[in-house]
Amino acid sequence: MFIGEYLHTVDSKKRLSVPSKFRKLLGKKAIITRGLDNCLFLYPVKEWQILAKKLSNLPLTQADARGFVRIMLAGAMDVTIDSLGRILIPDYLKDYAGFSKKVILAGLYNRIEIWDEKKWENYKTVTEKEVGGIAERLKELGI
Amino acid sequence: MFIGEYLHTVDSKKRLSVPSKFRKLLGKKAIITRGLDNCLFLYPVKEWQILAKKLSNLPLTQADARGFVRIMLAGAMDVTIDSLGRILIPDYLKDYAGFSKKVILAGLYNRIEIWDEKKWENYKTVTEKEVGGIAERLKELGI
DNA sequence: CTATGTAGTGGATAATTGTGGAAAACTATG
DNA sequence: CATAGTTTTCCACAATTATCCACTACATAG
Repeated sequence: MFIGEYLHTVDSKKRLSVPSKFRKLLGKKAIITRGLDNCLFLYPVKEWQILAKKLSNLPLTQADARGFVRIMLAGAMDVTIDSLGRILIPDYLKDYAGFSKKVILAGLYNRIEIWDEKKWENYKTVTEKEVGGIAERLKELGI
Repeated sequence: MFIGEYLHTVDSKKRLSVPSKFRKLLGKKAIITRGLDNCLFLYPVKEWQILAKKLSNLPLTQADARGFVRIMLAGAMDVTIDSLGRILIPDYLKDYAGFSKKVILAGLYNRIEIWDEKKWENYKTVTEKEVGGIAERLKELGI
C-alpha cells in the first residue's frame, strides 16, 4: 500500500526519483498514465494489467468505446525504474501534467499520483476548505 | 501489450520505423490493414489470425457485416520489419489514412494504430471532451 | 561527535534509436 | 539488350536514451 507525500525534482533529462518507500511495491517496471485533475498516475504493472484487460474487452465496433480505450491506452506508457530508483517521464505526459521542476509524489493505496507542486498546493487548499461538504456527500458511500 | 503513443515520420520511400518498444512483441512479420476512423491497424500475425477468424464467422447475409469484413480483410497486407525496424506502407493504405509526413503510432493492447498526426490530434481533442465522464465510466470498470 | 549507510540530485559517457541517403538488385519497356 | 524506373538492402549521421559514477544531505548507531 502506497502512503505518504514526497517532494522531488524532475531533472533536466526528465528523470524523477521514486521515493524509496515506494520502490519495493512498485517493482522494476511500472505504468504511467494521464490521471484525473491534471496529475499522472503511476501503477505497478499488475494493477495496470487488470485495468488494461478490461479495456481491451470493450467492443471494437462501438465508436465511443473505441475512443475511450484509445485515450486510456495510448495515453499510458511503461517505464522502468533504473538502478538508482528513477523513472523517465515521457514528454507528452510531462506537458499534460504541466510539470515544472518540483513535483509531489503521493501514495494512494494502489497507485501513486504525481502532481506539479503548485497545482498540488492549490488543489489542497481548495479541497481542504471543501472537505466538510464533501464528507456530507460521501455519506452515501458508507464511510 | 502495446501501449503508449509515438510520433514518427514516413519518409519519401514510404518507410516508417516501428517504435523500439513495440518490436519485440510484433515480431519479424506483421499484418497491416484498414482500420476504423481512418487509421491503420498493425497486428502481430497471431493476433491477426484471431481477428480474421472472428471476421470470417460473421453472417454473410447482413450487408453491413459484409462491408466490414471486406474493408478489414481485403485491405490487409503482410509487411516485414526490416533490419532497422521499419515497415513499408503500401500506397493504397497510405492514401486511405491520409498520411502526410508525421504520423502517430499508438499502442492499443493487442494492436498498433497508425494515424496521421493532424487527424489524431483532432480525434483526441474531440474524444477527450466527449468522454468527459471518464471518471464516471472508470467506476463501472472498478477502478 | 564521528563514522557509516542510505537517499536524492546532477553530470559524463556509452549505447540505442530514428532518419535520411547511397548503393545494389530487380522490373518493365522500347 | 540497354535504359529508366522502382524496390530492396545497406550504411552513416544526429539525437535521444540508458548506464554508470560522483557528490551532497540527512539519519542512525556506536
